[in-house]
Amino acid sequence: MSLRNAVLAALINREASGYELAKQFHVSVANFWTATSQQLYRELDKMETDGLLSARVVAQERRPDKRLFSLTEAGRAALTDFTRQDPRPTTVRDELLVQIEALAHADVASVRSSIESRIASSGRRLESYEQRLAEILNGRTEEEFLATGNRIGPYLTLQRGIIFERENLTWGRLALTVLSRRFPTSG
Amino acid sequence: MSLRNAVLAALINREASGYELAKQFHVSVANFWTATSQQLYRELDKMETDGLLSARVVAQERRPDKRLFSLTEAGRAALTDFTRQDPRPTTVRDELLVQIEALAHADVASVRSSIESRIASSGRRLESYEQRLAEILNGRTEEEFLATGNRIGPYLTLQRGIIFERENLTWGRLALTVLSRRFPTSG
DNA sequence: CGCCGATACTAAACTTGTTGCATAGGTGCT
DNA sequence: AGCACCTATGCAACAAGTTTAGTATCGGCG
Repeated sequence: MSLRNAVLAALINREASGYELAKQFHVSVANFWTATSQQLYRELDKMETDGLLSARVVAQERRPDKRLFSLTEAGRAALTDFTRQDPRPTTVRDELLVQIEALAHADVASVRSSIESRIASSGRRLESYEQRLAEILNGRTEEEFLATGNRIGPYLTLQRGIIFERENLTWGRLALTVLSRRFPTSG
Repeated sequence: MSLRNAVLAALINREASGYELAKQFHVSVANFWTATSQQLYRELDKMETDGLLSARVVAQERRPDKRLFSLTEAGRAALTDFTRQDPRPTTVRDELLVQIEALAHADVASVRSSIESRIASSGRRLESYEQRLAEILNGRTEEEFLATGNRIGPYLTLQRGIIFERENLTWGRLALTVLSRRFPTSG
């Protein structure tokens, strides 16, 4: 039932196909929720059945048809309802941190290169979030935007994502420094 | 299979009962993995069957017996093996951020109080992480510890948790400021 | 000309994770 | 005396999420 709310939130500003949502749930939305395309298609069908979404089929040239989903009144009401509930505590799952916790029994070279990959992917994420932030600000300063802008919600969640990825970079560099000091590469 | 690795990592330094692990998976380990007690008991049984853990029953006075689990050689080997694998990307699930993303259709008063709860719980977490950090440092400066200490892994994962909760506090206060500005409380 | 990758979706099997209930004595508060 | 909460585990049912496969068309690359 939680994915459902994330989908409702993702459809506030524009209609989208399952395919588009799947991509989004791997980039921007990934900041606070993730889902595979299979989960999404299944959930979208159920949500349509439950009257939270309406779908329209759009025929395309040289492409399969797509179904664009948008919120119904019931969908918007369900969303408001959800914002009244107590949110569950954040859950984080990070296999890299499990590997680090297990450092005493780890293959250090392998862990080191996993940290490097993490730094790289956080860098890419950070770039894409910052680009999306620039789109939301749309030329205004943060000051101007906060006084008058109308996408405050997405602005705040993006800020959280940006902070998170920046701290991933800082932490990753710290971890590499510590490792190179305590487990020097031979040579 | 992922919970399994988190359990192995949690048992590196000491044996523990299912009950103790369950508590730990709600405090320190919660930093990078979470699990309910039911999940743990089921997984511990399977891991014992698979030879990764050995259990010994300890009779107690005025308490039910408990089973203390510890790593076997096969368990340690499985852990090392896991550190050689590519860690999956971090997944974050945060209902509060979903509610914020939906701000345009939200019950703002309710969301505001959810942010306040989040600030409170992040504060509590931060305190308990900092206490655990002090235990690990055990009187040494970070400099001394990093040069000679032997629980580098837990130190690094704790650092990540501390940073995360600090940023939760910073972000929460930002969010409250923005909300009070754009949705002033009547009166 | 054959292969890869993107678009767009569907289906089914499988693994994980959550919730509710049950057992059973102990401690601590009012 | 009664209630809530802690220790310590287990089972069953259900909800949620993952994996693996498949359909079909197009554009670009070498």
